[in-house]
Amino acid sequence: MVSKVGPAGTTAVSAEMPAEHALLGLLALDERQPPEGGGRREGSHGYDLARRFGDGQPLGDVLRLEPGMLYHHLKKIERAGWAAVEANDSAPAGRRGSSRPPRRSYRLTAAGEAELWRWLGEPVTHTRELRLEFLVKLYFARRLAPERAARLVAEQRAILDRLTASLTAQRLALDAAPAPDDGGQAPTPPDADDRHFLRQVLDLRLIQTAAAANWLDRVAPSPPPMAVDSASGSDSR
Amino acid sequence: MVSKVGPAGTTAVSAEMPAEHALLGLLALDERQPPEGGGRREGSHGYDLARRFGDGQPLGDVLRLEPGMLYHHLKKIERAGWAAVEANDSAPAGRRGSSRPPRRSYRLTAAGEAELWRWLGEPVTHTRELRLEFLVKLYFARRLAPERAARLVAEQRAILDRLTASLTAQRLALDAAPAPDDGGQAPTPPDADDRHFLRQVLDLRLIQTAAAANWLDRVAPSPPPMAVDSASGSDSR
DNA sequence: AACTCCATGTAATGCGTTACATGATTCT
DNA sequence: AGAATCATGTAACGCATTACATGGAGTT
Repeated sequence: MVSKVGPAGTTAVSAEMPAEHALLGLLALDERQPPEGGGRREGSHGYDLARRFGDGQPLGDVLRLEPGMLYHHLKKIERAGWAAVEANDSAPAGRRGSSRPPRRSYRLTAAGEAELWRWLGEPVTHTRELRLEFLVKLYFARRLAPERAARLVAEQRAILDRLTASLTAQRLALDAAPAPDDGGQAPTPPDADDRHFLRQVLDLRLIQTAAAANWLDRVAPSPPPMAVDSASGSDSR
Repeated sequence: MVSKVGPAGTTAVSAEMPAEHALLGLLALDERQPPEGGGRREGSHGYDLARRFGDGQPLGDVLRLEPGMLYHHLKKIERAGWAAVEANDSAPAGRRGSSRPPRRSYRLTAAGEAELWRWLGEPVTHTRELRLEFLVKLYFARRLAPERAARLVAEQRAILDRLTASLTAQRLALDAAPAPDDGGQAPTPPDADDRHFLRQVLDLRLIQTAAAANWLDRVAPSPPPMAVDSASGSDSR
């Protein structure tokens, strides 16, 4: 089952799958951090990864992931060649005759790292994806490569601008042309009620997009406040 | 999330299913409108309903519905007792030896009407549902009972206010208490980076909620502009 | 004695998407 | 001649949700 074609499965890269990529991100973070005791790296097995999607955790606030789905995604990542089991610790920390299943610790492959960076570099195309997928990208971009985070924000900003322009054009066209002459045939010219509704739809999209752009502008420059406890720090520009 | 029971499939009222309710709404609209030729009511069979979710149509702009899913939903609605097949026209408009399947024209049952009104009266609880589910509710409320639409908007507005209050409280708590004494144990007190991220998450939610509230205030009072062609009409407030 | 933690999953069910089947009539 | 319209669906597939299974170790 390499090429996911099938009569119905056109699973191309269209679906972006934020959960899988969040897992890739966690694996990348784990490889950055030596366990500071000098010994081997802990974590990066399912149960430990699951904790980071828990209740008080920052990622868990944005993306909920139940254990069942998490293990499912890990298997998918493995099948895709993006990660591999590095150590099959049959005896977690000294217990040997255990009935508990062995830990499966994952490590990113080269392909997995490439995929992660590709994903981190791409802004999202729909406004509704900001609240989940973009926030997750931002989370990992900041921690793995802050200079990339700035670019991601800028590109996302550009996409929102393009969206705003398109919505504004539609909005103007609606007001300008109730039935403007119409050389051929409009595919059912909308009546007054319908135009009223379409105006409201466009207005909602416009205002939500503008709000997101506004937020992005405030997100853009400031890195975390320098590890000093002063909470003021609104710096240059 | 009303009653989710059962080991896996319980289908309670938890998922709100906007597509099904949009279909109920269309059936209700069809019953309002006598076919104006004096004869029998047309429409209200699958193929005709599907057209209203098409490309230039106002509903289609908000909620996309492919024929496959549409027929599936109609079956579900029938099983739920919300609609029944009223006429099984084997010969659509005079053609008799047809190989084409007979039209199945649906009509709302009493239970279906009750369900529709219940749904139309309930605002949505999550901001992400505004763009799809709430807009659909608004569409039908305006056309079926404008006085109800005003109440729906008001209640939705109240929910957004409550949400804003909750988010603001969380936001303040974040800034106030990095680790404020902590009598028991905080479940992993967040570090500076995590707090920075959580601030951004809350800020996005706040600004999106505020934008939605703003939009709702503009949506609220004005009915469609009186059937006069003057396009100025920015009235009170 | 009862509960939670660890650590992996599976089973059952439903939802959503896309493609395809049928076959006469009507438009281009 | 070729395409679209009408009018119903089914088939195949993948994603998401929820509950449950296992069984020893430590905690209350």
